[in-house]
Amino acid sequence: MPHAAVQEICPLNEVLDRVSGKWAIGVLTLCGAEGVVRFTEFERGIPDISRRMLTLTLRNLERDGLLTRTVHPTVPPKVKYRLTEAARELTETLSLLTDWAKRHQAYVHAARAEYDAASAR
Amino acid sequence: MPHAAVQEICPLNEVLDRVSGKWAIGVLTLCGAEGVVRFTEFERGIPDISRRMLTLTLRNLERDGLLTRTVHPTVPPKVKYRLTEAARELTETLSLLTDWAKRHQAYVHAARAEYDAASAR
DNA sequence: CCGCATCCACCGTGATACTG
DNA sequence: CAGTATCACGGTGGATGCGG
Repeated sequence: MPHAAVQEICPLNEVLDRVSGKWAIGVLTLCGAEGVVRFTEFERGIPDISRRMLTLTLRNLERDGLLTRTVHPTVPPKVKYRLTEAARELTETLSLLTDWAKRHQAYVHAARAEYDAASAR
Repeated sequence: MPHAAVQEICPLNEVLDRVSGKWAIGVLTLCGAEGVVRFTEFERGIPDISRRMLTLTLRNLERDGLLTRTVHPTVPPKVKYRLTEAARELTETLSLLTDWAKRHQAYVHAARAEYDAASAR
């Protein structure tokens, strides 16, 4: 007999699955800031991301309709990515989460430190 | 040379790490709806969660200062959990994410179906 | 009633090398 | 330039059983 409120969270968990993972946020953020972004620009803009992880992240976001991918069949090839309208709304909402994170960052760190200290005793 | 906007996302990723995982959202949501919640009430309210996963989730949230845990040394023992103020603000923000998820749920599913269909060809 | 310990399967992640 | 292919690893999540 699950609680009613818990039924509501299913769509939320779907979003979080999409956006969690180490790199998705970085890609969305960079693309939101720059507009149109090329593959190599992602590589330069996001520290420590590997080619493989960048590709996988881009594919997943494209699959979910958050990113469009356009190939220019030139030599050398160019591939451009941009956010969809849905993704832009998403990043705006995520920025509110960022606000929360900044306001409570110190609090969370302190709580964690205290908890760990208490466990050690 | 990382992009400036990408530097901003660090706190956001911290939040997401905390809230991602299969169960954290369910715990926060249920606790937000009920106020004070006992261990067994979580077990009944959240479908398919195991004792172990519930325990781990509660510990992590407590560690981060999002949940308080109070033990009543009675027989049988009672343990009550409630959200901290920080957690309440967090769940409010998350509800905005839920709004986004509901509004775009159909869109995302359609995009995904089409992408998969296109890949199969 | 509440929680911890152990063991195990899986998948996301990364390193490396190759291609149109 | 923009990927793909393959291999290997570690951490997270799940099943089960014991304990205060």
